[in-house]
Amino acid sequence: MTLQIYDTMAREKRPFVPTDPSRVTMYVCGPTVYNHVHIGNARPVVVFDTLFRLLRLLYGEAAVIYARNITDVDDKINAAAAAEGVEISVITQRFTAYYEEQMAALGALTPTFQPRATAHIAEMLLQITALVDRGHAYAADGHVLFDTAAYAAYGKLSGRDLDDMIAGARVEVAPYKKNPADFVLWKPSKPGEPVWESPYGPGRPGWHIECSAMIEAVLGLPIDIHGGGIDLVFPHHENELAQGVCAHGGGEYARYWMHNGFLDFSGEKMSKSLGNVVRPHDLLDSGIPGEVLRWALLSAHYRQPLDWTESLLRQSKETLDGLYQVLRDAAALVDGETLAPDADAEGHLAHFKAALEDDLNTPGAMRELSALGRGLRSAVAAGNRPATLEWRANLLFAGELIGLLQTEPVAWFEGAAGEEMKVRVEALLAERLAARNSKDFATADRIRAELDALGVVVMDGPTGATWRMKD
RNA sequence: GGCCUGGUGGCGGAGUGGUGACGCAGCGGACUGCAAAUCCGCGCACCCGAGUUCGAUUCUCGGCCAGGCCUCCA
Repeated sequence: MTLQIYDTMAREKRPFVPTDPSRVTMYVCGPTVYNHVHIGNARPVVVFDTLFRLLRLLYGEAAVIYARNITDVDDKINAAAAAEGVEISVITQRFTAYYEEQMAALGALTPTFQPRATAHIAEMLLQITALVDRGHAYAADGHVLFDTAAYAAYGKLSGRDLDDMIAGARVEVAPYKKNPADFVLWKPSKPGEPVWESPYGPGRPGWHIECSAMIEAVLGLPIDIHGGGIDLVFPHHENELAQGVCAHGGGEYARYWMHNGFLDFSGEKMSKSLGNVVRPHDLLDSGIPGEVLRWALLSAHYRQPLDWTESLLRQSKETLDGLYQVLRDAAALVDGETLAPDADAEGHLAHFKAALEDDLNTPGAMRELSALGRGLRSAVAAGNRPATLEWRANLLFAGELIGLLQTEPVAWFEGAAGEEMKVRVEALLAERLAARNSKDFATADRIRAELDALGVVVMDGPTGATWRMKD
């Protein structure tokens, strides 16, 4: 099985063939850092992180170059900075740090590059100049605009017709635009806003040019995969594509376009006006493990909409608990011994990889994760150490590939308890063990009730009691 | 108005032209001093109508419903 990717441009699944297998490149649009991101922003991060992991397996870790940008110049950033009376860098650095911390908590690997827009203004201006020189852009009234009429293929990615767009235009058309669809490459800064010198007058870049310039600066054209949310298809990616192609008089920009579907909230789009904004920041702070969020985000195919609910989180937690339960029992049996996974073996691990290679079918991959869990459970139940080692190695390998199951099982179940709590629990368990040994079940049950009140569930086993924190 | 998705069991969610993935929850049983964990068993989903077919949840057409994009947006 070779990797198949659904390409938004082709509107079908295509076999993935990189330009150069020794240098596979991927770019994903990252956040604008003016506040905490919401959970919807986390979906592309987790989805493309999973793809990143898969590509590294297929082509080798050193061969995959992944860039995810930080947009650190923007109206909303200016507004946030003005509101606090600070430089924009205070805002952007603060929320970039939060972003990196939260995405790491979701199990996302650090991308190869995380370019910031403000560090690439020079490249943006070079690209703008190239566009002007080639007749694809024009300066007007302090602005530089992309001339959509001078690019025949405009609209191809999003399947739009320029005439239709003009006819259905709902925005007020700025007087300096030749065509309503023309978009800003460079614009004058308002007083107090960050400003850069340019051949077209002092100002700042438009949004779309940031990404095309950073892609060229950091990865080089053409890139293999360009990813982002479905909402970015138009106008953002359509415009990026137009710039990237026209700045060079043709050629390829991105070979595969991938777009993840939206998160719904009870059937509604998340927005501030609806007051239904959910943020990883809050979810993580409330004690929900990042892995639970990641499982939830990967529980539907990435192109499908996903309804984000309490129930989804609960089910994700329960499912992970089950897997960690087997891993905990397995660890007790093999006592620290480990085995290398047999990555090329036939069977569930192969099916797991095949599911991911089929356009990142994560629900299908989770099915195989369950099968691996069942296999491990049988081996543990049979007390078969060699089989337990093998099943566990494969389950952990699959888990790593999808960014899950990397926590120590004991920590998974007891992690929510502090040190003081652990000491107290162990003391109570010792007391309870003594009571049980002397058949004083009344005392044993009283201690169980006491532990229950502390949020601890006790599980008696053949080798002694284990425990876990209730949710 | 234009363009585009999707409608699967109590819930989440894959997939397939021909014996109901997988997970969660639930029910019955086993085990257990009691529990938990685990094991065994239990579900007769595929929006509606027409068509194609020996056979459709899966293909085609129509309808209904939901959602997205067309404006900043993951």
